[in-house]
Amino acid sequence: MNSHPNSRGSAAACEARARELRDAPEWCNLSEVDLQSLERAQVRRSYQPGEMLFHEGTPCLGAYFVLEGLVGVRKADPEGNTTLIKLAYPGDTLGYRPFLAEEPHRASAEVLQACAVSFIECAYLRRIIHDNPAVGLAFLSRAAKALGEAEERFHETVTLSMRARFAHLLMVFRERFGEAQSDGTLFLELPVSRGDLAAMLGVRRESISRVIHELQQSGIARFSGQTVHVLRVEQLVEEFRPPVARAANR
Amino acid sequence: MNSHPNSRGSAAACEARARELRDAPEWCNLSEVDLQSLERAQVRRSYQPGEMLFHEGTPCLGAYFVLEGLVGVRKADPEGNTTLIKLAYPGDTLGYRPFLAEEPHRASAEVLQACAVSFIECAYLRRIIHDNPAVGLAFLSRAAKALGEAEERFHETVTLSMRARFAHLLMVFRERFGEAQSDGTLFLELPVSRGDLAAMLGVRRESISRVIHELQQSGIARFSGQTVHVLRVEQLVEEFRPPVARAANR
DNA sequence: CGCCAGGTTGATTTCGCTCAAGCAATGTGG
DNA sequence: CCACATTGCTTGAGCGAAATCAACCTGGCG
Repeated sequence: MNSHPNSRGSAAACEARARELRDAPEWCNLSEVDLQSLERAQVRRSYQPGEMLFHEGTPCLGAYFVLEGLVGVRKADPEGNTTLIKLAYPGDTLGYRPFLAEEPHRASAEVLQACAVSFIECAYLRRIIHDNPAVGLAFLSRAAKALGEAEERFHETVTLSMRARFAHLLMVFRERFGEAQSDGTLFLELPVSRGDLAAMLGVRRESISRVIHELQQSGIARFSGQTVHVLRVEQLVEEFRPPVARAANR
Repeated sequence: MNSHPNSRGSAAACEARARELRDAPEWCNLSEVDLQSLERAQVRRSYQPGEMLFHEGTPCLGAYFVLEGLVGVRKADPEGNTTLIKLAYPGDTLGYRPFLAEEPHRASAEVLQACAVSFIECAYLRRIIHDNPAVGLAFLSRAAKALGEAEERFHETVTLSMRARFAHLLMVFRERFGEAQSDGTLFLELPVSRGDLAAMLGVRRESISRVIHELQQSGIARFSGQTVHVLRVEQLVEEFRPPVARAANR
């Protein structure tokens, strides 16, 4: 991808190539005729960074299928503290949770990178799921996986240090945005700002700055804007091992 | 509930009355004949406190329907830190998540109070869900709600102080184990040990001890063993408001 | 009786937060 | 084209909530 033909400034953008409904694990189970009906029923739109798909506390109007771009799902509390619950990439469906739970939205969705999004309204969703059990099962499987991850996340949050969680987050980004070099080092193009990195870990922006500073000091990685060069991958992985074990082998 | 006929020493035990599969939101959708088939297929067993239903990391063999008692779902990390992900009460189905996600168990289930449990094996589960879309939808709805709660929990954990979260937990227990008095105070019978309270909030046992001490000092509640007498309910509710707002009106 | 698990209490440390200042990049109006 | 806000980030000093370490209490039980 180093010399990707249409690489742009942001590797995130380069990763984010368009998908169709039929590519998503939830919708691919539909018959051709149902798919075509769905494609007629969808409402497709473009969004600019900063625009909102929906707001916390509002009733759920339908689901949003991300074709292209990047969306962040946030929760905010009265004092303006905000946490980033998840990132939605092309191929992800958003807003299905409140629809299925028959609850209002418990979080807001904000476009982080220019998006193309298909909206599918509740009534239509309901019909599809009713008529096609396979679609329901696909959502079930996705919800079950997401639930497992959410529980894992809680466990990590209370168990691991900020530094360990940050290292872990970088390794999660590796899967999508990483570019291994032949010398064993790793290039990463972060898809979000420092502030949002902080919101993902549930810490302050300043704390992220400091941990980045440390990682540079210790020569593990170099940060420049949104791009990261990880020099010692295995040492970064070491970071999210027990604080005590880490102390032992220093 | 004040003068419940067969109330025992523990309010938890008093709450925990037996349920049948047909009472659960997931299974109540089955036809009578399917229900009877399911009732034949289930394997019913009693468990004593300390026994395990399943272990983290092991493959999922089926689902466990809690008829009576109390089960705790835990995650542990290599250093012995443990968090309590959730409590399962009579009427709850456990182990459905890994089954649906087709993953191994991501947590262990330990019996906290003597239980009666129905086990339903994977193959049978698969058949039921395949044949009865309504059952799948019921699980879908439950998973969607649980996911919302898990995300809420993460947000609270990083946003609120330990003290606020403890106050919140007490109010959650109120719904199930609370007994309002005519003088406006509230009796609570905690279903778990201090250690497990700590594990639910992701803090140390000592921290729970201290916060309990504080709540007693300030005359908000009195603790004695597993029973709590909340003297100033509204003040306890106040606790889980913004630290700054709280400081303002002191 | 002595042991042990679970809980409390105290002293100390530490990690991450708060508050505050400074800086670089970007934009905006005169 | 320059003064100057604005936004996002970094850095520093000090603080505070919860962790850690360690001692001790309490009640149940063999």
